[in-house]
Amino acid sequence: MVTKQLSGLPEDADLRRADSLAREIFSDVANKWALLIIEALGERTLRFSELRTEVEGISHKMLTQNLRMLERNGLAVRKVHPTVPPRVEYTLTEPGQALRATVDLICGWTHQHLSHIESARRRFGS
Amino acid sequence: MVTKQLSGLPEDADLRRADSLAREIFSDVANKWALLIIEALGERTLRFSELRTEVEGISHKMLTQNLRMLERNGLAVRKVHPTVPPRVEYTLTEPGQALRATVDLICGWTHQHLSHIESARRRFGS
DNA sequence: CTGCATCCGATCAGATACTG
DNA sequence: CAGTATCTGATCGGATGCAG
Repeated sequence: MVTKQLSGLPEDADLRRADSLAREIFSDVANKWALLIIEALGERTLRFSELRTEVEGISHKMLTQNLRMLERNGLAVRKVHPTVPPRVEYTLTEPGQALRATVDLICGWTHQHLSHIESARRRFGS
Repeated sequence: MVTKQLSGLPEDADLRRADSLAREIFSDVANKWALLIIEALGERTLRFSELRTEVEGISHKMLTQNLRMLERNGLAVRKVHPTVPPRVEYTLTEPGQALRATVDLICGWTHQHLSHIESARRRFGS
């Protein structure tokens, strides 16, 4: 699949590095705000302030922080228009879009199982 | 779709309650440990101690906490065998299985885009 | 408008110890 | 083995103020 190494061990090291990287990405992405931002962006391009209102409940700080993370991982691109006042737009990249598709499924799952979960909670006693 | 109310406003109230419930469930589920536990359980039944080694890096405390949450939301069932030493097994319910399918997709996505993300990080400068 | 820094309280998460 | 409780440090997350 990938370029083979000639010496004996390096490919194992590569696997381990890939695993830890995967875990790191998973941790970055598997959090409430990141997923909600990705869901909000969807197919469109949104400004910082639009995202602020779109992803309701998110604070200025968390929005900035998560957008930086998405940009760093190449899931979203940040485009600055040199106007005054400044205008900054965020768009999902192709990998970002692909991830959004799976987030959509989670949202669908949530609504589909609302009543089951609600009754499970009543049974659980809280 | 669902039972209509006769008076004017209650259905709106229902919608708002459902939305806030959906957000709550989303927050419960959209976190690293919960998703990793769901992924580990997969189709099989696992003991507490097995889960502890299976989802690596998780602490005793976080495992307990997240298992209670999954149980409360009806995503997993907890079966206690009254033996000595005690034996407690966890299994995903049907809704849990459905969610796991989407988590699988996220895992697939992660590995599929590893190299893209790795190079994006280099470009980003860290 | 967007972004960064700071302060501060709340929550998270690990380590440890103790029960059935 | 499984679970609970407690203590402690780390991180999260909101509010505010300031800069480009």
